[in-house]
Amino acid sequence: MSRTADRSAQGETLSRAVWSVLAEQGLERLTVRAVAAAAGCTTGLVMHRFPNRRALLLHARHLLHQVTRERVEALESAAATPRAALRAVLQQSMAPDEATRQEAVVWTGFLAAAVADEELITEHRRNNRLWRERVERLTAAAAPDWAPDRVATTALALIAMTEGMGAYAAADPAAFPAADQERMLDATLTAYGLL
Amino acid sequence: MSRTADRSAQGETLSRAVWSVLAEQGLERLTVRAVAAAAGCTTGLVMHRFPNRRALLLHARHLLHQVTRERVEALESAAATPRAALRAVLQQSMAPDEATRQEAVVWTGFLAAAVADEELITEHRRNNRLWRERVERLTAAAAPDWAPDRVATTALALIAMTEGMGAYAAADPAAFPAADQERMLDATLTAYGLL
DNA sequence: ATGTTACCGTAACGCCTGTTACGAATGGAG
DNA sequence: CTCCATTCGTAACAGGCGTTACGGTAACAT
Repeated sequence: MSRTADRSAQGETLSRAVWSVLAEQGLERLTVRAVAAAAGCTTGLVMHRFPNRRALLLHARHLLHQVTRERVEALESAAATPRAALRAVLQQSMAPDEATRQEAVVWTGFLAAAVADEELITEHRRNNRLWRERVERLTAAAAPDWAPDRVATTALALIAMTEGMGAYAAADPAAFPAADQERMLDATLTAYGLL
Repeated sequence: MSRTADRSAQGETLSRAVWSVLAEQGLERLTVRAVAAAAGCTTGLVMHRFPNRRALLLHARHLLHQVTRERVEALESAAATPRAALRAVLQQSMAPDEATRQEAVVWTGFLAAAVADEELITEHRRNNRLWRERVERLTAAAAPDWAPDRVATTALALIAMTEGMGAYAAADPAAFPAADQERMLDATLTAYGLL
């Protein structure tokens, strides 16, 4: 195993430790020492991999984007029809299970941290723009005869709904079980004539 | 002016300072000193009004709930029809202007802080439950012939959508202007047959 | 006018933070 | 085996944090 592969793997381990701390202890306890403890190393290793705390957070944020994008692309290419692709992609962007729920928690953590961080907010906006364009593309494929305006408005409604559903379920999974989320998604897709 | 009124007014001033810092500097810089500076006083006053930092945050969170509820009730009672009430209430829960956008930022800040705070998450869930019941009641009034299940599912879709729209607009107001938000809300209400 | 009480600013405390410097260990090269 | 470069743990630093103790000041009662 090469050294560069080692470095990259350690970077991923540390980024996942960032997610873990962010999901379990929140933004206020997201310290370099807490990340090191979650990764099973010391602060020395962390500060040798990343020049400072912000760089660590930015890398974790970037990797989260990459991981979710790869999962979405796999779901999209595995779907039988355009409408099935739209539904599958939207469903995983809510919080249908514990893993996606934790992702939603981490997501809101990064969002809250981005308020005062120019680079984090830039990354967030870029990510959101790509996500919006993806759902617009999927919506257009699912309803080929719609006008662009209708596609854009509907796609915005869909991503807003799944985003909000993820936030609700992240904070109170018992009150918003997966079955309710799925029923709500199907009801909305039906109302829009996309199911 | 009585002393108790003074104390209460100072508590409100400090809570609004908490919101201000949370909206402008983010959760990481939400310190007692920053709140005191935003309120135009010293840390001594803050610590004489509240036993500790958490109590200050809890009071600010509680007051935010109260303020938004009063605004919603005013909108609800001022509406001409049940459907107009539903629409007005949903619209203000997105981010149609700068004031509501800042509220959305503060909201996500409190949500992120609640991850590791039992009392904050309890308050958040209680608030969400009341909000959900309110929109269910408004939806039932707007569609009197619907079955309870259909009302519940639709209301969930509506609150999820406005919540998500608020989050998107809070982080990137330029990409999600008020006109787009309003058009999307109307499109969704139309799709559900509620407009 | 004087004593008393409540109020709040000042300054300090200990703790925890991000960051840095240094030394030990490890592992390949000659 | 020896040397050297790289890697990473240890320990310390300054700064900022929440919290506390103390002193001054203003308002009210007598």
